[in-house]
Formats: sequence, C-alpha cells, structure tokens
Amino acid sequence: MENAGSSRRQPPQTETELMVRARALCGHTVAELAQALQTPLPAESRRAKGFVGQLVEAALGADRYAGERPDFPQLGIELKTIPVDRRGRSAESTFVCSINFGRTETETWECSRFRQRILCVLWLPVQCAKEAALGERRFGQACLWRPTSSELESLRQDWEYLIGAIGAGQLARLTARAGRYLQVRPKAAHARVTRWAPGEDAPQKDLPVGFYLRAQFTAAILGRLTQVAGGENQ
DNA sequence: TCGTGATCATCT
DNA sequence: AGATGATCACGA
Repeated sequence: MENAGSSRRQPPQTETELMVRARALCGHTVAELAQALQTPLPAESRRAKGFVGQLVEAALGADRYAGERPDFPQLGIELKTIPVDRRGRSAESTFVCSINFGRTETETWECSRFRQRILCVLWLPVQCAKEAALGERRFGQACLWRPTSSELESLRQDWEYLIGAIGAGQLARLTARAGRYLQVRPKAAHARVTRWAPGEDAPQKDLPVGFYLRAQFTAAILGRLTQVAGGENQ
C-alpha cells in the first residue's frame, strides 16, 4: 500500500489519475487500507456503516466538503463503494440521494439531484462485504460508469413516476416495491424522524426518504462494465 | 436538523 | 436467499 502515513490524499487532477488510484486498491483489504491511513478499525461492524466508504474517500482524495456536489467536483465524478458477494454480484441497494419534499412538484428530470448524481459514478466493489469481518473485506476492481441513454431513460421513467407520486401527496402509499430500477426507501436516523411532505389535502409529517438503485440494477451495470472474463474471484 | 457515507436486521 | 424497512456515524 502506497502513501502510508498520510491521512488523506490530495485531489486527483485527472480522471486517469483517479482511476489509477482506485485500481491500486484492488486485492487489498479494508484493514490494510485503514492501517495505511492510520485509521483505527471500528470494533463493531454494526456501528461501522459508511466507514469503508469514507476510508476510500480519504484514500482517493475525494473532497470531504463536497456536500451535494460530486465527490470529485473538478472531475464531476461520484464515488460509491458497493458491497458484493464472492461472485462479485451486488447484494444491497445503493443510496443515491435524499428527496427534498419541498421540490417534488417543481424539480425536473434534467436538473434533478438524482440525475446529477448518477451521470458519472466510480464504483469500487467490496468483496464478501456481508460475509467477512470488516477488516477482512477486500476491494475489487474499480470501474467508471456513465449511464447509457437507455439506462438513463429507464431511470427517468421510474424517477418521474416516484417523484410525481410524492408530489401528489401519495408518499404514504409508496413502498419500496414501487419502481422497476429505482425505489424510494427510508433515510433517517430512526423511524420516529419526520419531515413535512405533500399530503393529499394539506402537508403532513412523513419519514424522510431517499432514492436507491435496486441491487439487480447495479448488478447489471457492474456486469456490463466488467470485461475481464472469468475474473479471478476469491 | 439535514445530507453525506451506507449496512443491519427482519420479514417474506 | 433476497428484498424491505430500520438504523448507525459524522459534519455543517
């Protein structure tokens, strides 16, 4: 592991530089990366949600203050670690962005927060994420995803349906089963958190929600991007 | 409090 | 097993 002793890298200047860094992680474990960055591993994996993602952000030089901008603002690239099983298949949905209830009636697909966040995504698979202990989880090969026009069209249809339903005050009737590739799911500290949302008659309190890409969708795009036939799985 | 990073725990 | 609904940590 290079760069041991530095807690955070400088931002990459080019897409190529970013990809070189990301691919250098392939085959290494979370414990190795944490040691290189002098970061202690959380004791309980239950309390480590997001840890690997933030560790990788530091390793690749993502902008920690990017906020709603892409993780690499200059490059317009979003970074996402994605848990995969031993066959490299994603098993979890992927959070994309939270939904602002105040904008559901005016936001358009073209300028939506969702669309902006999926235009260019650097996926970094984390193998055996659910089976192995946190430190033993191993990085796979990073790949860069720019949605095809047909992928964008599929997502647009789901997005418009879901955002439309919410804007029409139907959030309470939506479940995670709605949407073919996208779904709306809770995104909150706990189930007692509420926010004002459009209601059928008047605004009402609802659980905060976000857009998630279904695991089957991300599995399909990772499959499309993985060209190495019969890749060396572990 | 809200938005970022997600995974956990349970139900089907 | 896979998906859904719930939850954990942190920074501004």
